[in-house]
Amino acid sequence: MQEFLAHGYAATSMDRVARAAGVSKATIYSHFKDKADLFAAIMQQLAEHKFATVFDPRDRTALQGDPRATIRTLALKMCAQAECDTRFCEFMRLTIGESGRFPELAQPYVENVAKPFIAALTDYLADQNLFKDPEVAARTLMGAMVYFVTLQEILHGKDSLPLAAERMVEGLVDLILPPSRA
Amino acid sequence: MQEFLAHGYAATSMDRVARAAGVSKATIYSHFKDKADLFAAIMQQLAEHKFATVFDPRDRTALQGDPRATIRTLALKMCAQAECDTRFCEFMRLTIGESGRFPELAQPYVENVAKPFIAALTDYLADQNLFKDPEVAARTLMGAMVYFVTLQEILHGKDSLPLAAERMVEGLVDLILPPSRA
DNA sequence: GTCTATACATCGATAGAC
DNA sequence: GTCTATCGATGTATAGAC
Repeated sequence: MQEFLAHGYAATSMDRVARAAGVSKATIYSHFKDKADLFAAIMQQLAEHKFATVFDPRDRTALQGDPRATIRTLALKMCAQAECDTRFCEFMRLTIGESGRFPELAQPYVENVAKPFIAALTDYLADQNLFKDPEVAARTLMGAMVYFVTLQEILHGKDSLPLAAERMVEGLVDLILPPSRA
Repeated sequence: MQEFLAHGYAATSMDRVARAAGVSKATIYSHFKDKADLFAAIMQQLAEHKFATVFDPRDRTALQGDPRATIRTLALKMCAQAECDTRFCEFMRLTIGESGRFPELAQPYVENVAKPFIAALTDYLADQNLFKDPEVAARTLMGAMVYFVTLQEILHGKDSLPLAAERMVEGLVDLILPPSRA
C-alpha cells in the first residue's frame, strides 16, 4: 500500500512491494493473480477503511441538529483531514489519476465514499425543508469542500490562491444556509 | 501528448513517444533533457491552450449581464466540454494523479486555469452585490460544477449516481442565486 | 539535426527446490 | 506456502556515424 501510494501504479515495482512487505515476489503472486489484482485489492481496502475517519455513513448522530453547526463541523473536519492525512491526498490522487485505465478502481470510491455521503447529506438536508432540490444542495456542499481541498492541498494552491479554511467554511454556510432562512 | 494522456507518465515509454512522433528517441533527447522535462513541457502547453474552450479569462463578454443566465450558460458549457472532450478528462486525471510526484506540474493548472477563472468569477459576482463573500461564492460555484463533472465523467459515476447536468445546473443557480434575490 | 545501435538496469511473472 | 534463481521483454539514456 505504501509503495502504490508513494509512486503510483505504473512506477511501483513488484520487487519493491515484496521488499517493503518483507516477503518474496513469488509469495505475492501466490496470493494475487497479478499486479493489477493486488492494486485493486489495496484500493478497495483503502476506500472501505480510510474514509470512516471523516464521515461514517452508519453514524447517524453526525447529521442531526442545527444545520449551520452541523455543516460547519463536517466541512471543517474534511479540511483538517486533508491537511493532516497525507495518505488521504495520495489516495485521491491515485483514484483520480488511474480512473481512466482502471475504471473499476474508481468504483470503490464512488460506492463507498461519494454515494453514501451524498445520500446521507441529501436526507439530512431534505429534513430541514429549506431546499427546493436537496440532492443538488448536498452535491454543492460536498463539491465546494472537495474542490477547495483539491485546490489548496492536492494541487498545492495554498501559496498561489490562499484562502483560510475557516473563511471558506463560514462563507459556504452563510451562502447555502443564510441566517435569515435557518 | 497523446501517449502521456493515454497511458499516464510512468507507463509511457520514450520508444512509443518517438514512434508516435515519427522521429527517433535520440531526436527527442536532443530537444528535451529527459522524460520529465518533455512531460512538463507538454502539460504546460495543454494548460495554456486547451482550456480557452470552456472559458477564456481575457474574454470579458462571457461574464456580464443577468447573473442567473450567465452562470447557467457557463456551467452548462463546462458539462458539455467534459462530456465531449475526452482529452480534457485525461488531462485532469494526469494533473491530479501526478501532482504528488510533480508538484511543479500542478502549477500550470492552478495559475492558468483555476486562478484566472476564480478571479474573474469573483469580480463578476462582487459586481452583483448579492454576496457577503464573493470569492467563497465563486469557489462554491466552480467547486460544485467541477465535482459534479469529476464524479459523473472522470470517476464514471453516471450509472451509479445518475443526475442530469441540466438538473444540477438549474438547481445550483436556484440555490446560489434564488429568483427572489436576483 | 537526425539517425542506428547499444549500454545497462529493471520490469512482471514463473519454474522448481524446500 | 515460501523461497531463490532466472526468463524474456522492455525501460531510459547515450555514443558515434551521417
